[in-house]
Amino acid sequence: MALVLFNTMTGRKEPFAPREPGVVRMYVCGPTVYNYIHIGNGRAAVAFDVIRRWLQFRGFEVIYVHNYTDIDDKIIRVARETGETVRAIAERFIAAYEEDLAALGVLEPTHRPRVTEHIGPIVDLIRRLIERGVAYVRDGDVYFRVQKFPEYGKLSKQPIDRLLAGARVEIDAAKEHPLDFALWKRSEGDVAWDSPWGAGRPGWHIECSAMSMHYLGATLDIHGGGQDLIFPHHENEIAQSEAATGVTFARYWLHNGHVTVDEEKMSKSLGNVVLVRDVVREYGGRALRFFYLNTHYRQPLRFHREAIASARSAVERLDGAVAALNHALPGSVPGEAPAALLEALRAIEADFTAAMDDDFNTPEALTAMFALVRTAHAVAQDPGRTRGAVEAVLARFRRLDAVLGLLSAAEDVAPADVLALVAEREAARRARDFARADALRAEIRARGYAVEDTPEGPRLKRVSRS
RNA sequence: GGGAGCAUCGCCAAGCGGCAAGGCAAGGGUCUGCAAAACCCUCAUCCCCGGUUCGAAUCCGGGUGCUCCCUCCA
Repeated sequence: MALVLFNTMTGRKEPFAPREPGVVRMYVCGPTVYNYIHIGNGRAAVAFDVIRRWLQFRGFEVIYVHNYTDIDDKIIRVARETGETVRAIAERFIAAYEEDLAALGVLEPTHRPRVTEHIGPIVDLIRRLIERGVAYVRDGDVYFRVQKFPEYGKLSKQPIDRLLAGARVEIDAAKEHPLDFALWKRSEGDVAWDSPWGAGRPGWHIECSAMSMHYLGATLDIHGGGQDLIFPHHENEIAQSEAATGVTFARYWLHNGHVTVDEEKMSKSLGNVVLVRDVVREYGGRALRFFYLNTHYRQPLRFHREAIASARSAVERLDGAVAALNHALPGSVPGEAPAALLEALRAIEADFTAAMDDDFNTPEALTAMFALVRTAHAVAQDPGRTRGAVEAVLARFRRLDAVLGLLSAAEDVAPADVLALVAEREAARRARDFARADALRAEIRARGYAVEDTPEGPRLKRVSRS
């Protein structure tokens, strides 16, 4: 079995093989940092995090670049409104972004380049495009000459003439052609850099071309982003990059589907933007991550309370299985894991692998995880369980969760006061003072923990009732 | 007007020609001082109409409904 993935460029699933054996070069368009991210941005981050993790699981070295667009019209606008500097706003929202992604269990990329720190490569790329005659200068602005790139539209499958018909393309007298787009915009003040064409700043698309090629070379293996980036952003990236280098820019284009809220696209005008941090606060980051992973990354995803609450319950079940194993470990008998168990674990991993190899089918991979949950409880409840058996199941959980990233990282040790209440309740139960025991259970619950009585003694579980 | 998708149990969701995964919720049972957790059992012929096929949720045609892109956007 080999990994196949859906390539937007060809419109079908293809076997995946990186250009250089063993090494995957991957670039995913990052946020423009002028606001807190919403759950759609979060989905993209999680989707490509899992893709990256799966490639690593499969033994590839992954060089993963995820950029920050820290200079842009939108940031400048916010700066004007708040009186802050562009730089301060960018810093603030980069920090917020990293906080949000950490809550979602997203691993750090290999490189996190910022546009403002790569003006040199951007200017170089624009210079090459001008030299080749595919870009032109107009009064301090530089535009890409779309008609000089015959393949324009190949990713979005939209012929140039169709793009014009019916579309509201901004008419700008400075441009030779309505579809020409800015590579460099004349500007002044604290948001301008020197260039051969005068002071200015990069246009909207050039940074991704310049930074991805700066870190990964002229040809990347995987380029990803939300499906709304297909046109014009990625189309323009292809045009700029390939016009400059003459070689294929990205070999596989991956795009995640959109998140809608109550049937509608999130937008500020509708007032239905849901922020990652708000969902994290109410349901926890892992619940949101599960919510994402429960749907294939290319499918549309509708956000609503019932779905996210269901995800939270599912994560608690996953936690419960690991907790049961940990709890069962001390009482297990010395010995190796039975062969039948090892075979069952292998079968579960085979199912998991087949699912992930099929265009990163995380919903099916989760099915395998829940098979592991059932196995875990069967082992944990077996009075004759061996230490080897418990450890084998735990090891498999850790191994598969390295891909999904759903289990809580730290062992959750309850605070001393809660532990004292648990001990008190046990004493009451032994004395058959059940009224007192129940009162103590309610008290523990109020502090955020549920007590479960097991043959091994009471077990605590963190609860997230809101 | 052009382009890309989607429609499967109360909710979410896999499935890509051969007896309809999984999660959440629900009902019954076991266990428990009672619970909780867990375990067992129950719970769908796949939007509609045609067609292809021995056989279709899966392919083709036609409807209907919905989403996204063509404008900054994950």
